[in-house]
Amino acid sequence: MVVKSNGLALASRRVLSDVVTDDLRDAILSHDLEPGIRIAEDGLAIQLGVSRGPVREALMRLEREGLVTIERHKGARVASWTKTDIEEIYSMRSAMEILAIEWACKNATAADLDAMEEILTRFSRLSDKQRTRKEISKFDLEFHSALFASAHHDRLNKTWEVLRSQIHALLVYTWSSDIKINKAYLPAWGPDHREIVEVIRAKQTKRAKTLINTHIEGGLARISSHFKEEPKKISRN
Amino acid sequence: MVVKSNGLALASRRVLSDVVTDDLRDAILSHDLEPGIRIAEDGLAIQLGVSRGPVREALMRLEREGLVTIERHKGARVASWTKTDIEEIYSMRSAMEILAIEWACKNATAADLDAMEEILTRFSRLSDKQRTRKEISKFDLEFHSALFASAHHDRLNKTWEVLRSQIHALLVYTWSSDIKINKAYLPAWGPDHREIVEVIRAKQTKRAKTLINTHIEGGLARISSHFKEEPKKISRN
DNA sequence: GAAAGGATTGTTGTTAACAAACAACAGTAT
DNA sequence: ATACTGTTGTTTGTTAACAACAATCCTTTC
Repeated sequence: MVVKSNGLALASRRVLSDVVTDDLRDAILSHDLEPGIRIAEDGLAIQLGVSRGPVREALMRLEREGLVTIERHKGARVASWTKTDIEEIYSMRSAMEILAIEWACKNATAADLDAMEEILTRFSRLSDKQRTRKEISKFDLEFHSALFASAHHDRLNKTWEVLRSQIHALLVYTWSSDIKINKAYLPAWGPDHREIVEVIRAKQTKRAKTLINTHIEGGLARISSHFKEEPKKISRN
Repeated sequence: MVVKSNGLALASRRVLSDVVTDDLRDAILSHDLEPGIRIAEDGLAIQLGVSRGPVREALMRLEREGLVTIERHKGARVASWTKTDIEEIYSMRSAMEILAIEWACKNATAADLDAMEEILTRFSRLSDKQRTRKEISKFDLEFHSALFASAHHDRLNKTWEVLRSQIHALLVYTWSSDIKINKAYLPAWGPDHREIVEVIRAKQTKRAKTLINTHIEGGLARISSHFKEEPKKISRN
């Protein structure tokens, strides 16, 4: 039987649990499901029109990504974030990015560097109106994913994927309480990242490490400003 | 119905998938299942007397731990190791341990330090005969787990658990080709680790980082000596 | 009125059967 | 002999029903 091609969705042999995972991840990252909310397997399964098997699998994967928490016999919840989580995530990120840029200096190919630059040029073509905080975050995550890819370090990349999801969730979390955009940050975004690419191209490992370190520190500072206090208590129904 | 207690296996509210995961992990780490060998869900399920559900879940978990690889529609295999894997694992380990000791200097409690020392004293009570490479590896992994625990950094600990399994597998892998034990390593084991504890107790973060770094470098050097060449090709039946 | 105990309900853990994908092989045509 | 095609067998992906557990509510007892 031929695969029914609705649009161009299932190009690469996707399987139900993949679809559920992606749908659920999107729902969490888009804040359709709020932190702390309960997710019952059966409910989600019915809602998506599949059985509990793929849903169960999706929940396990998202638990690994840190977007949901699972307790035995008690089920899953959307993860909620505290100041401690931010410190953990960003300390991990810092260590990972330093390792990544170190390996990138050794292993990055011309194509890898091109991919990073391509992201920067795409960003540079955005109008001021388009440079919303949300859009910038998207470019930022994309750039750093390209950086990790250029390291050619499988385990590091897997760890990054987990961190990426969590950082993404954090950014979404802070958008809601953020209206004015950091005026100093936006114009610096392009040049800052271009410098990172150049340093990798020149294989200046030592300088690259300090550069990326201050870069991440800045990101942490920007996010922390939204977490002065413990976040609001989450419903536990 | 009362839980049937065969031996003392399922003491704390364990669930079938947990049992299968642990059994399978043991089988892989003890080399009962060789790297590269195929694992069919149904076969393992029948062998263990459970259904495919828990087996499937166990395989997913062990894939996350890096002990198993899964391909869609093609099933699972026991992971096999190359020189590249070693470089990846040890570079990750180095970054993680540095972060761990940094946090340990900030967060370690007296109980944490006691736990580490307790491991060292237990080691010191071993007779020379008992100090086999296998036994030392066990103590080594245990000590470093205690170190990570003392950091009180959940995400870091989860990452360490993954690394720990892989390092364990590597050590087992190298035992088979190792007969003579590194004479210089054994006597230094106790003092080296005790120094780490002292440095954490004194909260000398900077010194701790360099100390743990050279410590891990040593471990890498010891393992690498067994991986001069690509390992033997693995059967793919 | 409060605590202890037991049924009830909703949810997860597990099972077995069914469907789809892949791999190997046999048979046919060129 | 080689390439193609259809078939068969094995394994994974999915489903739906059943069993076990946890939480809640209600009853009973002091």
